[in-house]
Amino acid sequence: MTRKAQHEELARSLGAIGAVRRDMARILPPDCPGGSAGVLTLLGLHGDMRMSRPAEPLAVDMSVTSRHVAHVAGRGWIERLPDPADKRSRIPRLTPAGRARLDGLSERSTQLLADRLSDWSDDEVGLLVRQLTRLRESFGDGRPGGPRVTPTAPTAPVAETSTADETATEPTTPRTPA
Amino acid sequence: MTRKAQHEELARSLGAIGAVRRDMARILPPDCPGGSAGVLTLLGLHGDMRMSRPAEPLAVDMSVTSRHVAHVAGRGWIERLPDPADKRSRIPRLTPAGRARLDGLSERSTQLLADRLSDWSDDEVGLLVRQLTRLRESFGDGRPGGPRVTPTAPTAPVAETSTADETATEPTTPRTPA
DNA sequence: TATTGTTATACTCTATAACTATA
DNA sequence: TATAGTTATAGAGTATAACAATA
Repeated sequence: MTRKAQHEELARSLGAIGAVRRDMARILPPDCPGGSAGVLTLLGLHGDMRMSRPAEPLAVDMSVTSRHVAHVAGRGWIERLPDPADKRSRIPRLTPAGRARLDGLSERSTQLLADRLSDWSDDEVGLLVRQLTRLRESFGDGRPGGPRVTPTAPTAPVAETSTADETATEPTTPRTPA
Repeated sequence: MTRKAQHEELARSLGAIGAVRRDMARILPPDCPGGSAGVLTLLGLHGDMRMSRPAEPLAVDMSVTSRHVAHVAGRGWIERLPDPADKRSRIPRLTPAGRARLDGLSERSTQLLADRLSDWSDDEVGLLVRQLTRLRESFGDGRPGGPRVTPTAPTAPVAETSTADETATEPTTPRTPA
């Protein structure tokens, strides 16, 4: 019961975070919307990677990544190198212009956060980052076509057997994506 | 320096949370998308309120709320009562059907969270909720046209107009629904 | 036959602006 | 004149499906 109420509260909190994300998105330059910025960020972080890779941490379909990559490529911020190991693949790489763009974006978002979180301590920010990271990991396999309900969950079907008021009577009404 | 790196990390973490939000949105029934669910949730939480109210915590323009409210009203999940104090206002109120719908939605999201966060303790979930709530509050006045209450930072030169002409890299956009 | 990437299509969300009916 | 709400329009994000080239 308390557990369920907590989850309801969490769901609402997550919804409210949308406002934060929109606020972050608002400071982006018109020619570099969120999706493009995401691609640049990932390439800047992890270096060259094939198209399907950035789709992973973002948990989006590859077709989405493809569009974003095409957009930034059109701006000259990345180039798509051929993959010597697989001719079907193209490997996006940040260009100097792309790096400069990324630095600019980073500067913007950093300033916004510095302003909004001016009364947060370093430890508090660090804690939040860890929490968010863990949350993201807990949803790890949430990709579109990904396996739904823990097929062979390595993490204990054991449960606690104590206050299990899960009311687990039904297995999540299927969405029937047709 | 470390502070800035932390903010960069936080920005990325927030971006990654998008995956969680999408996962949550995916379990919604086709006739009740995220916006509609948000309206129902707020009305269920705070009771009757005028149109401009739900737009506040969501930090969206009233026109957005208006659309969502119209949608749920069309489904019979709310009714719009006249405001005796102000004839311009209409006050949305949850109907029994809307309450039932809301309960169903809550059940879904709760189950999803119970599944994904099965290895989180109550305290950990509670901490996350508090962190998210505080984060949301720190961005409090982030509404579209809202004034930046920032007493700090005359920084922000912004601008930086792009030199990229809008080459028609993005083809067809014949979306004319009227 | 399976996979990588691309493209077309459709749907949701959001902001801006114009419009009405009140205040 | 200013405000509450509505509606039309435009721009961004994403998923699905069909398709091309390669494995």
